[in-house]
Formats: sequence, structure tokens, C-alpha cells
Amino acid sequence: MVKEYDSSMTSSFTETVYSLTRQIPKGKVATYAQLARLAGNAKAARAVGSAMRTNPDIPKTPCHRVVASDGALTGYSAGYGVKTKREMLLAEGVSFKGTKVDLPVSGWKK
DNA sequence: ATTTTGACTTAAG
DNA sequence: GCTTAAGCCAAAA
Repeated sequence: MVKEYDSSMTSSFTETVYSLTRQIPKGKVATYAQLARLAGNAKAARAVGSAMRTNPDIPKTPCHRVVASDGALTGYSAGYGVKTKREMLLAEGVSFKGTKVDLPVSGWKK
């Protein structure tokens, strides 16, 4: 039997980020810096975005719930870009402040 | 192994 | 409030 590596056991910074992203409750949003910090590297916010860009599975990893440190919606590989991202968050009950997310209200944890 | 790039963040003008 | 510059880390070429 060929040894198949368990996708849920891969030890990588990116995998950790995916796990955290899946833990984001609906109607809430987390920032890249937040995930980076929870992943172990507070300064790896950029790497978090790179990991998301790899984006293995959309329904499995709600990357649309991840926004910039200021609540601004950045990039998005699916749909029409940030446009779709905003619609998805809005549909989940996330509060918006103009073009950005109201972090104090819809921010993940506090 | 080295270089490039990228869905970031903060500071300064 | 927006733009530019520099700093940071990790994955891909």
C-alpha cells in the first residue's frame, strides 16, 4: 500500500494558517496579522496571503473572511475579486464601514 | 541554493 | 485621506 501523506498532518506555516481560517466563525472576519500571530509568526502576514493565494479549497478555507489589518478587503482569487468578497461577507452578516469591514463589530474574537 | 514575487503592515509626506 | 517607501516572511521558479 502506497504511503499517502495525510493532508491534515502536513507541518507547515501555511497549513496552520488554513486551520485557523477554518476556525473563523460565520459573520466574523480575521486579519492577516491576526492569523500570522496565531500561526506563530506575527510578522508573516505576507506569507499568510501567499498561503491563501495557493487557496486549496474555497468551501474548506473561508479565505473571504480574512481581511487586511485595517478591515479593508484585499485581493481575492475567486469571483469578481474583492467585489465578490465584499458580497459574501455582507451576506454572512458582517458589518461594513464604507469600503472596509467594521472590525470592532465583526472582527474575529476581540 | 539564490532570486523573485506576493491576497501584508507600518511609517512618513 | 491617499500615495510612496521600506521591512517582513514564506512559497515557488
